[in-house]
Amino acid sequence: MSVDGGELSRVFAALADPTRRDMVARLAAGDATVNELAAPYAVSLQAVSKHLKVLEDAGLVSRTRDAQRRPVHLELGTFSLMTKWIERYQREAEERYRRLDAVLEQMQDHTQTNRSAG
Amino acid sequence: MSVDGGELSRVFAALADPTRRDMVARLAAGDATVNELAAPYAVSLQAVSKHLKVLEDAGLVSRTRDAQRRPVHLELGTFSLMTKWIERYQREAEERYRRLDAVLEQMQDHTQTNRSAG
DNA sequence: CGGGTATTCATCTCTACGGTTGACAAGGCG
DNA sequence: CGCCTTGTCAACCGTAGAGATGAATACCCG
Repeated sequence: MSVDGGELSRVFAALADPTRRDMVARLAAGDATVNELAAPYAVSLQAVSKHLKVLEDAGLVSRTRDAQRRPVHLELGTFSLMTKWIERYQREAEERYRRLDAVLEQMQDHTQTNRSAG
Repeated sequence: MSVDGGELSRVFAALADPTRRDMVARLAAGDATVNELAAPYAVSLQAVSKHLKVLEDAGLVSRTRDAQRRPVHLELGTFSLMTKWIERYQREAEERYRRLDAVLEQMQDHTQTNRSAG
């Protein structure tokens, strides 16, 4: 049971921070350097660097080297990891509702034809 | 600070915990009481109760009243909130890649037919 | 009303997290 | 070479989160 969680937990935790979600949004429009990413925020460059490390550890971004710059790049694969998890249970629950509706209708039928059951 | 997408932050934060994700998975199979939800875990009932409060504050579950029992119910609407956010940037980035590919191909063409253009 | 069940509230502890500042590594440029 | 830019590492601080335990609430049964 729940051995993993590791990566998925990191991904959700990473996106739980509005600043990091913002950065992800920004990165969807194109790669950017730490300085570029830091510009809009009132926090220190080090704080931004930390945020990027969190995103990187979660697998949401990757960083390469371009001279002394470290361009940050969005990793789309990890997003699928999340959507897959979400959609699985969303679908599961939806199907359950459909079955439940069917059962309820059947129960009504039964009650009408066989009231002293159970 | 941080007044921002409060709900989205709460949703992601709620799902960042493996125990809570597990509970969501369990709830996708049907509503359950606190005791039922607590059974599989080695933590106290109170801890489970807290987890449920987190999920409730995030809008992921709702709790009604059935005598002294408090059945927990999965709220699918909130999942869409998340998937919409995710898919938006996923799509945005994917489109960017497509455009980028096109541009790169065009650049190759140009280089081949018009190498010294200024 | 008293007792048992189901769940929450209050409090405390411990750790993780986000932020800050200061120092330092890596690499282009005069 | 020395310097400035870009970014990270390290240490520290305050707060929030997850857990435990103990007491309290809400409700059914008798």
